[in-house]
Amino acid sequence: MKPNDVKCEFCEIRKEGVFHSLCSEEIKILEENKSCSNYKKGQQLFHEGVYPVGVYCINGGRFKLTKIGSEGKEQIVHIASKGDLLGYKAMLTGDAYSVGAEAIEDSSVCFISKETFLNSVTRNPSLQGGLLEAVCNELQIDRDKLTSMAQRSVRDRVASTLLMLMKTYGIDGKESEDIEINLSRTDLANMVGTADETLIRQLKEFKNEGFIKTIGRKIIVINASGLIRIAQD
Amino acid sequence: MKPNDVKCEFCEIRKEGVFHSLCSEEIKILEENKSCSNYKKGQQLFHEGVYPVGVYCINGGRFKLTKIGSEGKEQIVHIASKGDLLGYKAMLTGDAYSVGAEAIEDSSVCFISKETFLNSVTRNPSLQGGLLEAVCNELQIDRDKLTSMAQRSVRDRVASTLLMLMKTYGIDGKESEDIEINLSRTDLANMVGTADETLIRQLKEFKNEGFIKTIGRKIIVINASGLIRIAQD
DNA sequence: ATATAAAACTGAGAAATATCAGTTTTATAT
DNA sequence: ATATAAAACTGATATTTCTCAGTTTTATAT
Repeated sequence: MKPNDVKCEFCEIRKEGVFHSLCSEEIKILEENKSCSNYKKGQQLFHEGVYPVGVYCINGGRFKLTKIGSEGKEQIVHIASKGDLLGYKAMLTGDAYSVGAEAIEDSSVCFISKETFLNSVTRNPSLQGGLLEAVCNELQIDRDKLTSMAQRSVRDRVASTLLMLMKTYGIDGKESEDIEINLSRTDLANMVGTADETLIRQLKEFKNEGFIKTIGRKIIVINASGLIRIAQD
Repeated sequence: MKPNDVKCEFCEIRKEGVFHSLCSEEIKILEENKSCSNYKKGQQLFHEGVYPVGVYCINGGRFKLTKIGSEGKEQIVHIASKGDLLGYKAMLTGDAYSVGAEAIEDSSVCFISKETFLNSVTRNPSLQGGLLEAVCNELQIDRDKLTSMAQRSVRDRVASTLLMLMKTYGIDGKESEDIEINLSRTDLANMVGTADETLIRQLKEFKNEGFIKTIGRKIIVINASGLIRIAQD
């Protein structure tokens, strides 16, 4: 993936995200202070526990947001993709990152320094409002996840996770059912909150039931409504 | 609990919460538009799925925030107490409440209408900023909970939950170790994410280990450091 | 193209947790 | 103060999920 040379002004991704409301002056300031870089699959964008120095706008690719739980086991709390802004929450609270971010495919991001970003937020209540709304939405989603984690079986959670990933992996281009989910079994297990072996057995079951097929590690959902039926009782 | 007649201007609780930054003019507007009421233990403040008409500031007492999961089972995602502002997230996103709120003891709250509140937020970026920071913090906490729910045993989660409740129940007055947690076993189980019977057995174990004692349904933590050791690996 | 390492997968058994069917205790209303 | 309902608790058993010890397949580097 080549570095993104698109100016913020013309950035299509920006127009759908949290910076959409900024006026051209403000965009110019971002543009002059941003810097783009590429991250190879497996590269860490930032580490849990470290203090933020800026925010990251995903231009292309995907990142997993992880927490290290007990026994050092990784929990994936979110998959971030094109258009998402990362690392701003820790900056706003003044805390260290409560999650780490690692590229799960070759990716490209714009970096905006702490100073530039915080000034921009201070000057633009509409930006602050957009962030507030975004975080409120995230919280709703996370409380759903918490409830599901607390109450539902591995089978149900695998179904939900696959459906959620379908959305994430369907964002650019085709939105059809046969979207390939390209994640390691360990990553999937760390999203679902189960052991690798248990996850694998559940995938096999879904394969036998005709909901998914696999090509190598890639998973293709061929019957989303079947999974939906499982995920929503 | 008698209705709270304290004016917002002199409200001690306000000074520590999200409205602390408002100027006296703005406080006056709140004061003129708020209304206080009492809620008996068991009364619902608002219901999941309903559209918000305003926000609630807890003056005294405690509320459980619940989600209805699969099979109608209740999941408690948070215990809100004195000084907490409830119901604003759904209002900011324009969604229906994603949680319900029910008094778990006799409580007193101030109601601020949607219009008053949203106008106040629009006029006061500092208030918006305070809300943003608060939600960011909540999100961090919820991701911790998610990780714990996904990875830790019931034993560990019961320990964390008791420690968390110690803080919640220690807020006013004494901050010592012998804080009484007065929650039904079902509520506790619905926080931990386990069956009532499993929770009860775990409490018994902690009792045998000398970490807690019980008087009726009330739980008194007598050795917090023991619980801390369990909760943090 | 092949060696080597890593990831995916399988099976068997162990451990944790849920469920069910009670009994005892506590709270509530009269 | 007592009846009644609700909550707390107990024991036995079923079910789910994890762990361990492998084998097979796939990806990676030479």
